[in-house]
Amino acid sequence: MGEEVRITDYDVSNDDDDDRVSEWELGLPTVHDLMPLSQSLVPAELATAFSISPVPHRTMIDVNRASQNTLSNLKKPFNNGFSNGLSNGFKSFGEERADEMFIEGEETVDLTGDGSDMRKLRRVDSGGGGGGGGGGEEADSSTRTSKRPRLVWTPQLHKRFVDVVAHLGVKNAVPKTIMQLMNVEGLTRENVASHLQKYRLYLKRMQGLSNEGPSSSDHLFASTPVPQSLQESSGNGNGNGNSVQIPMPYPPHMVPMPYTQQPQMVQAFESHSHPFNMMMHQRDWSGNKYAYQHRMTNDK
DNA sequence: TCTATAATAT
DNA sequence: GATATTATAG
Repeated sequence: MGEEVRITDYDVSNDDDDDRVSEWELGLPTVHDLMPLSQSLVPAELATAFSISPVPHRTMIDVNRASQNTLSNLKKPFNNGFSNGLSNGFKSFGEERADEMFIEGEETVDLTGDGSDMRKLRRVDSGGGGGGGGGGEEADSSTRTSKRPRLVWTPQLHKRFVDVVAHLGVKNAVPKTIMQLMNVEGLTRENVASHLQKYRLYLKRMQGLSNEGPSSSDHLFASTPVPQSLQESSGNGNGNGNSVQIPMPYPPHMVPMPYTQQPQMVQAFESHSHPFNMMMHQRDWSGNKYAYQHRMTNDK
């Protein structure tokens, strides 16, 4: 109760990049195309400290090209072009709206009021890691378990997901395909499957209510409006182009979390050294505006 | 792949 | 302790 924080700062809900997407679809260089896509996600000092080589500026044109690249990879029957296919230099860089998403690196809103963000520091890896769920686990075997940290579905990431599902059509949207089209490094099929399951439940529930807005418990999902194509049949099969298609493979990018200057981050890099660990839950940003996971226990 | 449920986080 | 979120078993 000490912190009934209800963060509504991040608004990924409206003003989407839908228009943005169509721009790079059309291939027409726009102002955006020529703008650097991302601000430095890592402060120069930090980057230096951790020997993170700065990522060269990308423009929408770069993204576009990379996207096509990826597309051709996708079309190859089974080249396994995924783990390797992405290696065209686009390992990780901010998404196109990074400027908007991750403004205020110093945001760090003091939710607690007493300024103790430290209150949430816990174990960082220690084998068991954030990993967790599921049935029988050995609980430790701390030697090499290096279990992948629990994925946090950020609104940005979720939007990717929703877009992909929408463009595939619910019928064709299966974990594997979604995962591929989302084109997010480190994202596993299981991650997607789990999220898809929940998303389907959400859609179903929404259909039932059919009028009401999303329940307050549907935080993430509510933040990303359900596309028309999903509202009803939306069986836009592969051959039937009876619906507007947005070119699918997303520009390869991650949806990075705002950088944090907390020591945990260091460990995250070292322990896992996985490009995706940026959004693996090391419980760092629960203190800032992206602590979207706060539930509002209103509707009891 | 999908669903149920365990584990974990807030 | 309740509820939400994610992972994993079946």
